[in-house]
Amino acid sequence: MDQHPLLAPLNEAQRAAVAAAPGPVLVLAGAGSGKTRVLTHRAAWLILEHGLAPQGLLAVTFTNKAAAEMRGRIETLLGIPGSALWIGTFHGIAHRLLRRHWREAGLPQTFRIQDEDDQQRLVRRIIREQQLDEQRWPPREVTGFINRQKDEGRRPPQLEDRGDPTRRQLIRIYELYQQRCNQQGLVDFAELLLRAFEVLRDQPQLGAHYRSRFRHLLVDEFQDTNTIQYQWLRLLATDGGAPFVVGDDDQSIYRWRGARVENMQQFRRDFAAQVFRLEQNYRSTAVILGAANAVIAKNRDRMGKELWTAAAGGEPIRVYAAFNERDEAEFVLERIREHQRSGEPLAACAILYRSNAQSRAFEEALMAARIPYRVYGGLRFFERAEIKDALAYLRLTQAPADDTAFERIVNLPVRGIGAATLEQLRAVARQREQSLWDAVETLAPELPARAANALRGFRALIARITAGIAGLELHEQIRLAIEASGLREHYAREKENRGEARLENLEELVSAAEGFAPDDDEGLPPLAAFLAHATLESGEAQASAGLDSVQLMTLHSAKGLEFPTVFIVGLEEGLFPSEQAAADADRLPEERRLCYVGITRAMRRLYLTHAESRRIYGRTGYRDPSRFLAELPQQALTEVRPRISVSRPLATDPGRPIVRPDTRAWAAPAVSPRRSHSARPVPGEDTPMPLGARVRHPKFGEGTILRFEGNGDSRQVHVNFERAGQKWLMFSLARLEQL
DNA sequence: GTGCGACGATTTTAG
DNA sequence: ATCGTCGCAC
Repeated sequence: MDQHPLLAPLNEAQRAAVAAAPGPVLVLAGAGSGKTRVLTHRAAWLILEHGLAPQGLLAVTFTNKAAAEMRGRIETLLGIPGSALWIGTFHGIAHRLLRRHWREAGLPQTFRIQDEDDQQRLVRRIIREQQLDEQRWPPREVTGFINRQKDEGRRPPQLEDRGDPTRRQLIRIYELYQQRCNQQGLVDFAELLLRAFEVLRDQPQLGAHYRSRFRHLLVDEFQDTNTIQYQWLRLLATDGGAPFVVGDDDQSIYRWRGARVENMQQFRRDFAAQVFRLEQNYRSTAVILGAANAVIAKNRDRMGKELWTAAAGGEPIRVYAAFNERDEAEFVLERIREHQRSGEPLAACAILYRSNAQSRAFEEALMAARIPYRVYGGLRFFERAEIKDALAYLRLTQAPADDTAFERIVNLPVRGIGAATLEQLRAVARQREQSLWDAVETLAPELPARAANALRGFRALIARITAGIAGLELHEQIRLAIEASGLREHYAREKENRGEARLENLEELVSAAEGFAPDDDEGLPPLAAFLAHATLESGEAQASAGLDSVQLMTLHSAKGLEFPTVFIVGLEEGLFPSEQAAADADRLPEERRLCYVGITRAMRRLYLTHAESRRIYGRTGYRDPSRFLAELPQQALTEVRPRISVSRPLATDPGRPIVRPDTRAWAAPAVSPRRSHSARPVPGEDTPMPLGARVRHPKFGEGTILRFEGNGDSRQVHVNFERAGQKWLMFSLARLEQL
């Protein structure tokens, strides 16, 4: 039978979904069932078979990574550049709409996006101005309240205090916060979505325009949509639009972030959608899938789905009861060594844990064994303090009224503008309803000459930078700001290790600007586009992606990934499920889904470990094995017993560290191995000294080389010094002498 | 303006 | 245990 080439590589269920008649479709896509493939083939199918113009398609994802992957795969399928396609994250697309229709949205043309950090700073400032107690009104929680309201589509006037004074105060702060954002032209992440929704809803001609333009909407990870995202889709998809949404209710793990898994059922009802199920799994062995199915079967109210695979069998799932967290790490380390010996790449192994704090024991063990590893999470590039400092200078040149940027750098590097002066400045600004920038001129005549000069000097500096960057290329603008602001010098003075890394990151910022090519800048000037990009795509957390290394991450960040060998560690009551979830029947299902997500990451081998005792917050606790272990099909499990050679402390001596004598020296100081963004390893390039080589440093003394990263002038070396502990150094500057 | 010690919190996190 | 924030002393 002649098959359409787009359908040929698909299985029956995938084919049915891809070739479904245009109209509302809900695809229930199990883990590893080829959902991205269905999404991309659907896009190509609509364009090639139904004559849909590429501009008539809107594809939405949650992460930039997913958007980029989808774009790439559709380009490949269609053989055309994907630039005509609207593919992006919810936030990216909302941003694009608001840039186009800033006037209708009631925004200044120069509006800027504010990240969560800046949002919290602003909220904190408002709390202080209102003379409220920060203990009673923690900025984090207040910000959380504001964002939750926005995620639900609620503006202050629609909110009722219900006679609750706490709520009344929160609503009041929300109101003040929004006023300030409006004054300053700031849009936070939740605001992007809400405004984009409102502009489509309240401007009928705009809504009609986009409804008729985007006849087809594709949505990935639909189970993660929040209320406003769903409302937004509904707004676009009524009047005969054809939303094609893909999701998995069993992988819904972000309720605490506003995700509404109910949106899946809601969608089915609202749109009378056709439902397709993708249940054939191409990733894992039958044993692993059996375990995953058994665990998730304990949840009620599922849409219903059971994964299966054409392949039979598979290795048993191995369970290890560790004595404590060090023993657990040793066990994992030994298994990784075995796999390494059998020629498997390290990157085939992932260690998944419930909370970030658990990574430590594994990092220490891996470091001691000199096995490269990579920890996901942590600060991302554009979130680093020095990067935000440099960008704040540039933001002020674009918008002097940006109080958050002003506060951030007015005295960085220090230029004699003290807390008292700033306090007066804030008071004047508030009183006159001015920006801090404008308040400088108001206040200066009343200040002592020194403070007045310092403040005027700051304004003059910003003015100089503003004039200086005019007409320059983007990366030159940034370089100039870093120099003229004094930031470079400031960081150069900082204690060598930190300062060096920061200088490098600033250098990397210039490089990032050099390579920056906005694809949907909506006519924004390059600098404005770059600033938006920096906020919207905060970049990779970790360098060293190219190096073969063991992967460490939380179960949450593992979603969407797969690994031949997976270790799920810390399977203990109170840890996984977490304390809070274990105590609350309403929160258990999500925790169980998280377990399901973890299990389904494994392709061939799955190890589950728990520890009888574990140090947490400095105290040793004893925990029962996780209930999830009991929910697994017992015939699929093999209990791994510790070998005799594993040194176990006596029961009477539970505190003794389990460290082999020959590795003891390595286990000592726990310096975080997280590295600067700019360290880009080039695989295959030789290292200037062998790993493990003994070296001497003029200041730190003798040590051993643990690893290298990067090359050329930016090559960094990680050395474990006997006296000074572990340090990352610039190889070209470190003057290491090999012994 | 800097540095140090006390204090408190500590699940998960994309844009 | 550890990390970030805050207040106070130099």
